[in-house]
Amino acid sequence: MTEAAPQPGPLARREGVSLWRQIQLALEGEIAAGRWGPGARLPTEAELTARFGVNRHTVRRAMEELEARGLVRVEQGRGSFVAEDVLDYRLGPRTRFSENIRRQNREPEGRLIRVAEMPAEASLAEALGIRRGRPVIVAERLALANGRPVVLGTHHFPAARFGRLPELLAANPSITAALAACGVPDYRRQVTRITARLPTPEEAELLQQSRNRPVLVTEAVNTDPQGAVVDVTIARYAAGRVQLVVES
Amino acid sequence: MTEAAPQPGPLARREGVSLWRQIQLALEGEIAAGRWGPGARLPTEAELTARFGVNRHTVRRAMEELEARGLVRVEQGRGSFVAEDVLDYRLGPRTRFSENIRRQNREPEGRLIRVAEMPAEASLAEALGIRRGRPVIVAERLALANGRPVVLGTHHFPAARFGRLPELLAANPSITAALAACGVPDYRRQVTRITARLPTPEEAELLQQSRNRPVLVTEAVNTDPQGAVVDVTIARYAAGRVQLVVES
DNA sequence: GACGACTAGTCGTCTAGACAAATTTCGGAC
DNA sequence: GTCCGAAATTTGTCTAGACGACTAGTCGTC
Repeated sequence: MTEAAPQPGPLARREGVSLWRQIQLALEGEIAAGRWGPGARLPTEAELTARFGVNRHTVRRAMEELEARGLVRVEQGRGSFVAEDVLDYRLGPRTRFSENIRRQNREPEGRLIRVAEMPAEASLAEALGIRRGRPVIVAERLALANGRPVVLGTHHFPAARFGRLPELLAANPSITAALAACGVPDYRRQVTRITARLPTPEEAELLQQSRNRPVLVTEAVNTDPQGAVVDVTIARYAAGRVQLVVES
Repeated sequence: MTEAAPQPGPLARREGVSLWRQIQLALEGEIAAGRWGPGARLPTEAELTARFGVNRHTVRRAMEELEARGLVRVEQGRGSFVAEDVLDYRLGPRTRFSENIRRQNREPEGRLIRVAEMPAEASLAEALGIRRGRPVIVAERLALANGRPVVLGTHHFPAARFGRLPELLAANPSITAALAACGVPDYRRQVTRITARLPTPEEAELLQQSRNRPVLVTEAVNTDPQGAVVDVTIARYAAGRVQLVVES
């Protein structure tokens, strides 16, 4: 790493632009210019500290920003790396994870995180069209593309109709397959609500993503061909790795 | 503010959970519990520092997290405040800002930030169906509901067909009205791409939102009834104030 | 009463230093 | 050669202190 640092020279102090932002912009530009390719390792904090002539905390503030923007990935004990490319994820009435991923020439994979049965609280019961307090099966599932976590979904099924789901999912973590085995060969997505926020620590952990990087949160309702509600799903996408696509 | 701080007592040190996260969780819980109503002012950093018995920087780290999650709003020189409620914004083939806002019983408003004409770069030209380098009208528009900024849109129109747009928009910042005056009485949205990231300083400024809070970014293409591309729009929504709704 | 300067309160940035936690490296034992 | 453990490297958290920037009020002058 004896490569000379690109010029624009020293930072402007007392000019109305904070030092950490100048550092952020400098690195952002160099990444955009391709100085380091996707996945490549960036200089360590110590090196950047020396290069810019500031305190380590100031460099860290800039890195936090870059990480939150999805441009770099920071790993404790390893270093910082330029982020990789993003995946298109189509949202539509017939959204299916595996198809979606395969269409982009990647290998889909599903991991069941946990399954539980619990009473439905008010708003969930209403969405599912059951009485409040009736049992609901809650399944948490992590979906990956080429081994990289993409989305964490929490599915809620009425237990009365889908009591066999836990065992089915344990054997094969495909929602579509499990529903088919329960007599629902097809289902359609009705509404999707989308928002963005920062992940909880557990979400960040499962999605292998920084806590400072947003997740796209979608809430959807699926119904069977007869119009009965099959499940309510809340999914959290690693915003840096996915782009949702809605076709009208 | 002589009100006693709620119990759970002192923070657990050296227990594997960082102090700032414990503080964040404590405040998050109290906000959820309704200790302070929406819009209410939170204790100052100095007060929180005293209450939790930590350094001010540690309290600040917790506040950053809460702000990024959209739970509080921090204003320099004034204090921190509990965030207010969110708006539903429907995305569909006939998405129109004003209708969308009025449906929620709020008052829509549009402000033209700037209009310019510039040559189309490659990917934009392709999306618009024109040659690279041909002139494009770029209009930046801030849309508000009840006086609060909701979305910042950057619209790109082929100048050959919509040369009158700048003057029209200057007189009335409604896109729909301006297009109607140019002979496009109706238009439909084709695809929408959705991602999330942190805002640039300018976006944060215009949306009156913190830099630590994500924006939902949508990219859409609108066509006229004959199928010709009318415009390409990139919109940035204040994620804490809006929820996108997709109906399938 | 209107305006402006001043001041206190509050958040924003930067520096400095220490230690913890996670990862990688490397040498020695076998 | 392989495995284990210590050491080095690198990022994460916390404390401490200083000063800048912005806000809102106070008080004096005109």
